[in-house]
Amino acid sequence: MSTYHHGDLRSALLHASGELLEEQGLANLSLREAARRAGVSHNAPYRHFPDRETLLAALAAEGFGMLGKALQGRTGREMGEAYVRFALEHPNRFRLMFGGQLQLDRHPALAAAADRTYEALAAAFRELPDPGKAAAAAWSLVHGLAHLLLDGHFASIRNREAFVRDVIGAVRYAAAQRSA
Amino acid sequence: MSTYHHGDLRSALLHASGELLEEQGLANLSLREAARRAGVSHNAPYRHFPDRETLLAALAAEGFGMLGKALQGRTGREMGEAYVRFALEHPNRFRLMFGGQLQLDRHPALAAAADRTYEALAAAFRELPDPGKAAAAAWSLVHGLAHLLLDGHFASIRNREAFVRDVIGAVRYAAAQRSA
DNA sequence: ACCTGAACACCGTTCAAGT
DNA sequence: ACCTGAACACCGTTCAAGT
Repeated sequence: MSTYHHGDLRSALLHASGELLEEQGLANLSLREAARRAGVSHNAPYRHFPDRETLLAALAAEGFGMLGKALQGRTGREMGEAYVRFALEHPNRFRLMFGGQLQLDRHPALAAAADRTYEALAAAFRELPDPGKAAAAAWSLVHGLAHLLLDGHFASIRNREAFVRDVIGAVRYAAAQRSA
Repeated sequence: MSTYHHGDLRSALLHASGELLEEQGLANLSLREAARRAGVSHNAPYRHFPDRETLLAALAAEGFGMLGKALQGRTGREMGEAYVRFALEHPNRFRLMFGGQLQLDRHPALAAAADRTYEALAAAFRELPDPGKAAAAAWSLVHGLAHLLLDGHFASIRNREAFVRDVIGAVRYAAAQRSA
């Protein structure tokens, strides 16, 4: 009844666990359920992933690709809004990517995917004074805003879109003043 | 050998699970292990907490109290630095508080504790134009910076303290320009 | 190579019972 | 009220075995 039995079990597992992640959240993503959805026995996944964490890292790397696409072609304020929008549209994926479950130094491919995303963001700040600091600040701003909105702080805000625009718009970047 | 048997099991459990959290991380914090450390059977905790999530919410609320103390008496740049420092000193506590495990609307006491922390932060922005937006931006900035540092992005930074100071110092707050 | 069933050591949670 | 042991339905992971 299926085509998953000669070579594409790996992608079948990624597909099934991606669905589980986005629908049910990380806590309800088990290797055994993913295997069930792919129609194989509960330890067939170990042929393709050494452990659960490595499968999660692959899902997170996918997520950085998705985020990169969402940022593509945008700059400045629009890019920031797209970043926050991605987090709100894929909350469980975003939390997997940035929830501290995965140590970047144990998953080099994941670290590389994250770096590529940051490069796209940093490229938009080349012309400012102290571009490294400004880019880091801009990333921190949209990243923190996304997290706080996801967590339900700012619950009293009526118009989320306008709020995100205004918060991003309230910030200017300057060279750091090295005071004392 | 212990004094935990008449009334203070609740605090004994909080103490044990707080240690487990900070030492081993959320994934290794089980009710059963906390019970073991408190010297009671594996389901004694259910006399004091209806489920694991409620215990986690209590630990997170404790965390907001700790964070509030860390911010106390500071303003502006110093307060931002203290926020980031708290996250770096208590990574697992910080991730529990802001990792999306806990739904604020299901834990009113936790939501209240979080609000108190935000109020302290917002109070520092009363004199700026558009103080609500500036405070939200400032919280987002230090919150995002803390998360990204914890996750190991910015791994190439040599001097973390100076980096945090400079990133926070690179930002100015202005009233939002409603463009278009 | 790829997949299987049985097994192990854990969980959170529930239940019937003891004091 | 507070605590207990037994039980249930899950996990991730390992192992010996089949094709």
